[in-house]
Amino acid sequence: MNAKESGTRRLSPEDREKQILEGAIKFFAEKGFSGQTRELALQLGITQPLLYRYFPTKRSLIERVFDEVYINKLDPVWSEALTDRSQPLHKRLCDFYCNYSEATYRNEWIRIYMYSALMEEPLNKHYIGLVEEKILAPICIELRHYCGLPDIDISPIDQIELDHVWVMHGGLFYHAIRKHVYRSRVSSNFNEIVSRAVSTMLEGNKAIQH
Amino acid sequence: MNAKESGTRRLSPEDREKQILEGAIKFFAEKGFSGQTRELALQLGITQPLLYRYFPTKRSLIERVFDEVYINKLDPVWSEALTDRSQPLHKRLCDFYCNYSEATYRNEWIRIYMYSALMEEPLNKHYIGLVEEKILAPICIELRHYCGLPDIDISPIDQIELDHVWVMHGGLFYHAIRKHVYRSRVSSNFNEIVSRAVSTMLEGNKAIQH
DNA sequence: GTTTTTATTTATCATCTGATAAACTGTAGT
DNA sequence: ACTACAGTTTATCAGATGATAAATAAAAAC
Repeated sequence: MNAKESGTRRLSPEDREKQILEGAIKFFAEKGFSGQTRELALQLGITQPLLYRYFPTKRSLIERVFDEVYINKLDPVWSEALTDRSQPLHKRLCDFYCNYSEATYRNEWIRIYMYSALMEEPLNKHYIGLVEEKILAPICIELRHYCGLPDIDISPIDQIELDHVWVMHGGLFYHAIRKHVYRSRVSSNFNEIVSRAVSTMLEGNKAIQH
Repeated sequence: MNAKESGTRRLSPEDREKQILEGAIKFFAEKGFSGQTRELALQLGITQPLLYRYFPTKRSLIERVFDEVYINKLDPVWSEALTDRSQPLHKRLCDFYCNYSEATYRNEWIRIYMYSALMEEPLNKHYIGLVEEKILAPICIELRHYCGLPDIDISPIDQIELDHVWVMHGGLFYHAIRKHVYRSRVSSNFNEIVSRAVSTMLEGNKAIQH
């Protein structure tokens, strides 16, 4: 297929680069990073060597895909809102997971994330560190406060506590894995799932008081 | 490397096939199914064409890997035990997840599972169907009973209910993903994680009564 | 309208990769 | 010890795959 037939004309370098990058995100999300440049080019309606005018190597294109998909997806405002005790914790958590899922529980994001994790891309470890620091540790602290447990400066957050909140966090993330990786039928009303999970977690923790 | 140097001798066909299969499980779990036959052979200390004496194609080897890893991992005894109301539900769930995680939350299992899911292997959809039918639906029923909610024959299990128990199930599974896919540091005491997650889930659900 | 520039394509290379065929070598049977 | 069988290796093929160079054609500059 050439440009004339497919309707794609000569584009400005900026537009073409953007088009390739967006196509590459979709393509690699589907096929993984062992997907072939010729197939990607075909999907874009361009020829394979044209990719190399905009990206010197396949690897460099992949790096740009990582940048594009993962940059600035964690809004610092959300983690601030998590610790705003003027709001009930249930509402804070629900709001957070609605915002967070909106930004990250997307087909391309989830799939590229799993592929990159399996490939041991540094991207993954970096992101996990951020999640623990900016999201899960704050949730641990708020949860202690909610349950009337000792404050953070009396005993620090330990691994078991972190892993405990990881179960809820991971459980919600897993909903996105089921949808975008397994492609199972899942209930479309994610807010309801979040609300139930958060309520259960909060009331459960209050009830059992580890 | 030849057989004499590496210490591998002539093996009986059964032993060689077994060795290749086990090596392939480890290899593909690490590299994914786009890993190359030459590299697999090198890792096994044999030459690449020898693989083709035991498996006609790479694909056929992959299919055998699936069979080997996923066959009979869901013991029907576990799901029976889940519904044995002579035991408290907390104990039943904890016992189940200890058995289940022992069998499936293993490095090769988890990684091959994620790779195959991303590749849309039928294996995955089949397995998910089994999990919902044999594990999650029974848990939904037991949970209703535990919370004093209407029985299954008054109103059937709906998608929201299923997705709610998927959050706990997925959260525990996600622990294994963190360990074997992300390769994060996780607390080694998985039983404690399970016990807390189950307690929280049960007490939380009893408290909120959807 | 002609020239210049540059986005895009065609043609091609070198290497990789799944797969096959023939040669080799260890073992068992006689 | 010789022979036959079978497990293993060496050599090799055909197609795939990342990447490059030269040719083409559309737009811009004059």
